Amino acid sequence: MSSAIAGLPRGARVVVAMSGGVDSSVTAAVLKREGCDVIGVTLQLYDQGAAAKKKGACCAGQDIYDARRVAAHLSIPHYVLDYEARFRARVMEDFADSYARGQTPIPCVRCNERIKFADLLDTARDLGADALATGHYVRRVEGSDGPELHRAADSARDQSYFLFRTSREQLSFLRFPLGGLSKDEVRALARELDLAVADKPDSQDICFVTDGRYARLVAKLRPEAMAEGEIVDLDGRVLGRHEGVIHFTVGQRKGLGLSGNEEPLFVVSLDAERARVVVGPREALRIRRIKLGDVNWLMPPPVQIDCLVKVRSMKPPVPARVAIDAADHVTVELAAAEEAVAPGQACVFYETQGTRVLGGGWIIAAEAVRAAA
RNA sequence: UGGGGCGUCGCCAAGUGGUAAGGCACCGGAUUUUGAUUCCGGCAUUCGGAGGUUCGAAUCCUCCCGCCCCAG
Repeated sequence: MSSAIAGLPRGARVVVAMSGGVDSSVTAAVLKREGCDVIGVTLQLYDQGAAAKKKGACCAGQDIYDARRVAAHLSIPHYVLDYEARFRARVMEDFADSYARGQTPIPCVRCNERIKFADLLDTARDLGADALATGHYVRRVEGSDGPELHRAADSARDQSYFLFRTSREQLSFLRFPLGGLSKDEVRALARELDLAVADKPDSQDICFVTDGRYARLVAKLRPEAMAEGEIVDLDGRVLGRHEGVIHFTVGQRKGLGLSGNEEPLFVVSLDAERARVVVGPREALRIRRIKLGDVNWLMPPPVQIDCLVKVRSMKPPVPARVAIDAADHVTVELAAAEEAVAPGQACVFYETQGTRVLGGGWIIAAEAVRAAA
């Protein structure tokens, strides 16, 4: 039996979340080939009209059609579920609220947490499934103490960062057949299995932002958060004006429009209350200590643990010490400074030796190497 | 309308006779299932204007225009 369906009986019923892309299509095809009773489900998450034209989107328009085509090719049942209302309520609204607070949201995490591994998972159970499978590049390993979440074999493709909210209970019902494969292998499989989407481009960017201007969506959902204000330096000197904190994120360089400086200026922090964007030199971006909120543990919560952490998806994990104090506050002390740690983003913990995801939390605040240096 | 200084890309700024550095900003692309970062590429046939000297000027000369400072 392959690891793709580990722990499942022969002929198990598996619901596959099919986005219409290569990964989830291969996921469905592989499970089918292994003899599972596969049911394809595609979620319609937002307005099809606008998204249909966008390249690299998912879960709307052309992609739903693609998913249906693949399902037909595989001779598996396929359902399209209208999740627009709940996606808007639990992902898009949260996205807008986060920016309105001066933070930087990760809608993909919310979507996994609140849509795919929530309602879709329930739906899978209702369909009598033994498991829900997705095309995420992440591994589920059966440990001595229950299922564990691990980084993907292809570290360049690893998506564990986006799945840190996953509970152990959800994990017991989930399967990630692609976790041990590289993207090249998945594409090769797609061709081998004669899937029409084999050469479809990877999805990228925020799926529900179709014109590349996420600020327009925030403006529409939270018009009251559009206050313009001052751009100030670390000493509070006014350097210019901006059209709303929602246009910025910590670490951002472009779009400030501040010229005449010897070195570029970066957004150091955002103050939504006062509609202020604080900027400083690159050195001011260096962070050593991070406060987390709403931490999800995928192991028994320790008092303190030395591990590796990621504060963004695309960089390798770095050494840190995670500690929980008496008041249950979780603090991360980085062994070496990381740049541009943005509140609203996630900090995910990994075991030092190995690939296991230990947990993770939302970044509430970040402390510079030297306060206001 | 006495004296002094200055005017080079949107901003800052090199260049003082040999045929316009660089930084910031901006634009485009690459990378990316978040936002950023990063990387690559683009960005003054022209140096406040008009004449002149010279084989050749942003660089020298003349006049004009505009700023700034000091003195009135």
